[in-house]
Amino acid sequence: MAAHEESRCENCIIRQLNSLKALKKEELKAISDSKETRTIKKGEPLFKEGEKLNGVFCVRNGVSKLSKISDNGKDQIVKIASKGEVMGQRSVIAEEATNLSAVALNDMEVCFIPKTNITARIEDNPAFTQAILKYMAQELKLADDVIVNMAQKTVNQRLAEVLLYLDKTFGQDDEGYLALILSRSDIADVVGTATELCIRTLAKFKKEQLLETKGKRIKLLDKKGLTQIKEGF
Amino acid sequence: MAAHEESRCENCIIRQLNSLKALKKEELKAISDSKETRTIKKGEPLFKEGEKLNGVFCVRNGVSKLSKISDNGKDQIVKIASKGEVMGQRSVIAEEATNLSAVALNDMEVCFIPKTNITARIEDNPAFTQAILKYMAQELKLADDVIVNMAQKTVNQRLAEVLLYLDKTFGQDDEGYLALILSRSDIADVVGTATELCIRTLAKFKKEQLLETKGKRIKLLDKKGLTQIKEGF
DNA sequence: CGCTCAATTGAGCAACTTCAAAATTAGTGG
DNA sequence: CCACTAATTTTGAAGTTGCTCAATTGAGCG
Repeated sequence: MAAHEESRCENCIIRQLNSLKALKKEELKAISDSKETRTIKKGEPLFKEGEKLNGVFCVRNGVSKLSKISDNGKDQIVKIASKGEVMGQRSVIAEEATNLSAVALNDMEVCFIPKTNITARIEDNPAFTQAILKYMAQELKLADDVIVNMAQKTVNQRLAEVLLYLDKTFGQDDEGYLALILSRSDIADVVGTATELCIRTLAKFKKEQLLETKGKRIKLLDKKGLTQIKEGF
Repeated sequence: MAAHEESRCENCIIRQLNSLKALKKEELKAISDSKETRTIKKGEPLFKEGEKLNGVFCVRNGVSKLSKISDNGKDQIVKIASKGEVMGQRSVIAEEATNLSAVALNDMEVCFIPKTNITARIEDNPAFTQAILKYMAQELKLADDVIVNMAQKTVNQRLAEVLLYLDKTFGQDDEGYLALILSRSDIADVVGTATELCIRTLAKFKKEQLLETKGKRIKLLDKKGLTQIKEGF
């Protein structure tokens, strides 16, 4: 294989997006030699809650949901990971089984990096450790925000927020519909409500001219209106 | 002052409880020289959401709530910090204003450590950085759990969970009542509900012989019963 | 002892869940 | 490309759960 091809971490653009960019060339080379590229089809799991991960997953293409099942048996999507994000680092760092399940929302391409490659770098490359630390500090803040939203906001508000998030994070297709297409039940699992209520609320938004639908695809028409709803009328 | 007294970080037992234990003697000495001990009375704030913190607070005594106001204007308690916990490190690490407010739940004694003492140690002491990293990884997992609970569990379940948490974390007084006494409205702010519903649910638990109250104090009578409720009947 | 704030109770309304059934849509094999 | 099955989406309707406002009671404190 040619040394400049993308399958080598040193040349992978994805790396620029996450903490791996703090690594030196030699370190990346080591990772590149031990990593493994995997293809995951839509709907297939990358890992399941409670599993011990012996490495992390770096998303090269596609989108994955990270979810957890509550005592009540319902799934809650905690995060949506896409290109450039690393999944599983929390559990590798904490040295414990993962608390989340990851399932592909569309066809994915990911790099699996064995954990020794991560832990060794944490031991000997302070810049890398600091990069992860900052990243986790950000995540922790976001998590606090989600907690407050879940506890205090209505389904109306949370759905508006999720739609705006999907729009901002994944953009639109050429027809103006949200580029990331989720099933109603996945949307409901992000919002933290029953599928039926999610559907009914979408229908209400549609009637209020805030959005338009075509099959499972959604087009936002009035982002200001949605922002107002998100913030509470 | 005598060198062995507790006001010197090197001799402070609290330190054993948190990431500061990864620091070397000289480093602790530097912190000790720049730190400042503060007394905060019940109900007084340590800092407010949106403030820039120029240091972290190490709790020596007493308990503090960490909360955030939602767009709807209601307060949500995200965490309760007590002896040995460090507050504000997330925002110091992320180099941004704090996302939470801290208010003393009873009289407190805290050490304020200027942030340069933390950031410099993160720069030059990998063991310290790694200790914080692991701590944050744990916090992140707990945050995920809270998100799922808030999104999927009923007030019944969440209240049962909070009561068991208070019991496990702060223990009981000599009469068997929860040692940490919170106002009904604080409990409601942890559970994420209206004070009235919190009160009514407590009354229901009382009727079911799960607990007993005396003024604002609460005694758990049937922890197994509460555990069942927490996990959903 | 009176004042103030927290706790409690009542009642009505709004939000959310659940179960069940009907209407679509997507996927599969011929 | 069509037909058929499986899966999702949508709608209805009833029943809970949770929220809010207003009024009452109670406890702590100067």
